[in-house]
Amino acid sequence: MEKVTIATVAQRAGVSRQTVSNVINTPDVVREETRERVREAITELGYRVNQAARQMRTGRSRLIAVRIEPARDGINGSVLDRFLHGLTDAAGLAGYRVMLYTAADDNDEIATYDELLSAYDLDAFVLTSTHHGDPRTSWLAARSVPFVTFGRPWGAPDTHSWVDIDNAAGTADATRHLLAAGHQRIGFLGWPAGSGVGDARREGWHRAFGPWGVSAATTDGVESGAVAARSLLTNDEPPSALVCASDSLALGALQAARELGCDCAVVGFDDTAVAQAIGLTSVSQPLAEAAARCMGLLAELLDGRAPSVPTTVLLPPSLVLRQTA
Amino acid sequence: MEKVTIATVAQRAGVSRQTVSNVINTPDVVREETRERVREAITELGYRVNQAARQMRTGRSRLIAVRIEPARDGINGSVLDRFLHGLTDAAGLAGYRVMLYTAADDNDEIATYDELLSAYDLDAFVLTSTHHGDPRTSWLAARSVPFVTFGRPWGAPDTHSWVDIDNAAGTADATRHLLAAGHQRIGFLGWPAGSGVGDARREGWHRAFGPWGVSAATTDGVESGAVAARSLLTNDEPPSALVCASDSLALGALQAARELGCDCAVVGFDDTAVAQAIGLTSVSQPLAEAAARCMGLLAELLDGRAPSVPTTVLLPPSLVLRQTA
DNA sequence: TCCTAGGTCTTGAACGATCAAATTCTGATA
DNA sequence: TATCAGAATTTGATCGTTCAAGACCTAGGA
Repeated sequence: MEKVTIATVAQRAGVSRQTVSNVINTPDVVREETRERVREAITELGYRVNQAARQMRTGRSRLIAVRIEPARDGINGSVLDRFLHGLTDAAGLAGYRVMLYTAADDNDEIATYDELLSAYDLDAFVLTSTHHGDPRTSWLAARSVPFVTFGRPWGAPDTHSWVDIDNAAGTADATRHLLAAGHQRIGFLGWPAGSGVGDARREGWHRAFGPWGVSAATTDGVESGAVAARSLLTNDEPPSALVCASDSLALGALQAARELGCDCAVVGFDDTAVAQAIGLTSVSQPLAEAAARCMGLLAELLDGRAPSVPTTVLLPPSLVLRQTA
Repeated sequence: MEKVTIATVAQRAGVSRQTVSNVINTPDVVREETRERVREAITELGYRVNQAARQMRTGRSRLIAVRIEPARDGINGSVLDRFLHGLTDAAGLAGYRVMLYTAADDNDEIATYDELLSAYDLDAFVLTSTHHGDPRTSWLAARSVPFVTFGRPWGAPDTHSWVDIDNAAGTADATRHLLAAGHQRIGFLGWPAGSGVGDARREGWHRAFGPWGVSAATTDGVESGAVAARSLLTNDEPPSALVCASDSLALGALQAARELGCDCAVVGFDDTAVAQAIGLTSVSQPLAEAAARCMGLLAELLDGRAPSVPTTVLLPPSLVLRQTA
């Protein structure tokens, strides 16, 4: 199999290189008859644009990068996994490819941006795990590198486009579901104040249930969840249901309830494998859609047809009902 | 910030383009003094090789591709996730980058190979989820595209290099641990015969325990695991311990044992998040090492210093002890 | 008939690196 | 001192594409 270049196609179709290029990139400037002839030649020869050559001329690689993190806490690991799958799919449909990288911390990540941009001419980045005082967004913005974050810019103005899950709506839904099921005292088991995601999840419960509920805050994890739940459940007026900020905490709560022999409904968050395995009712994030929206926003930015004001997308999660609530 | 090319560096160091190129690619042909001068210029200017330009000349992209699958069964999803992280790390250290793609089935994946090879000049592929009669390996081999599989070529001769986990050794270890703990009747809960991985896991148990044990085969999943375990545990001579082919099955077995009120030790496989969460003893795959070895084999292939005979690597898993055994 | 405008197509140069061949430098030998 | 081999360095061409500019054709108006 010989190498098929744009020149091969041009010869076959009896036109010049540039005409073939025009058929591919700006078809409307080529006469219909010629266009068809070139298209036939392309399929007959199985021609495909050589990205490296195109990139050298245009400076664009049709490559976007995203960081892959180790499954930190174990339970919540697969969330990113599902997002990645969705992003790869969406990127493929839009004619882009996804490149992975790892980084130890924010500064390491910024160094990687620098390297990826100058060595590979990356077109854009998708950032995950945004947090307060995130240095990554300002670095990218200062160099006007296109990017989108999955996760809103906590504590900063909306100077870039982002996609996020409406965490508060998720816990509010869960709480309303429990209220409708007749629960009178619904508690919340969450993380210490300060993390944007955690605060939002608490806020949703608070909004739906009002200022009366009991709540506890602890670091994430099954063990600490069990400890915190135990103290809530041995109160004078123990809750009959618990909304939790994660499936890990929820699992801990379930263990505490079983130990104490009390019947307490439990709802988790993230709809992880653990929830599916043990029948835990949980709030599920629409990760595939989030990924698709991220890609959509990036495509807008890269095509230069993005509105001057950043777009923000907030997706509602859904409650997956199982045995525990 | 001006664009820094090899010509910029050459000018700064007072040498020609080619000498700079030699410092980068074949340093030993450059006189030490010159080499140092060029290296200084490179760091001062922050020069980085433009991959697209290099690729156009050499035909090599320093990019390897791997397929990302949706977390199929939920529980086992994170296995690939951890492998991917390890691969990205290892690739980065070796000067390569990882590109992702998705595919609906083997033929779709082969079409993607074709596209990635001609459009992006991919250097190599890492295949996961190998199976009997896998058409992907022969397609790649026929075009002499470098690749390594994570998973041995089930039922086919070793015509390419591969890395795999010694599944049999894992279940054998688990079984020996149970024997040492005093268990006399150790059962096995696995999948129907025919899948290479499943058969190997059964074989390891069989090897360590001999031909006397009871076993059951069922499709993967918590529910089916519970059903199968229930029938084993209500036997005339119920096992006092169960070695399982997956954490899903193990979780099912635990549920069955709890229901029946019998005390049965359980060992799972894959050390997934679920195992960590519920304290399930499980066989853990050394995924980061597997990924690193895959990358090592690929690097050999790509540098042309691979032995003429394919290399095969079989890594022993390790038993993670928790409460259930 | 001539000129012009617009549509269509072609030509030469350029992107930034490496290859292959030519050239210059160096030091040892006769 | 002249010669020469080998090391060190430079020069010109090239990879496959797109940009910018020019050439050609056709139709319509003066």
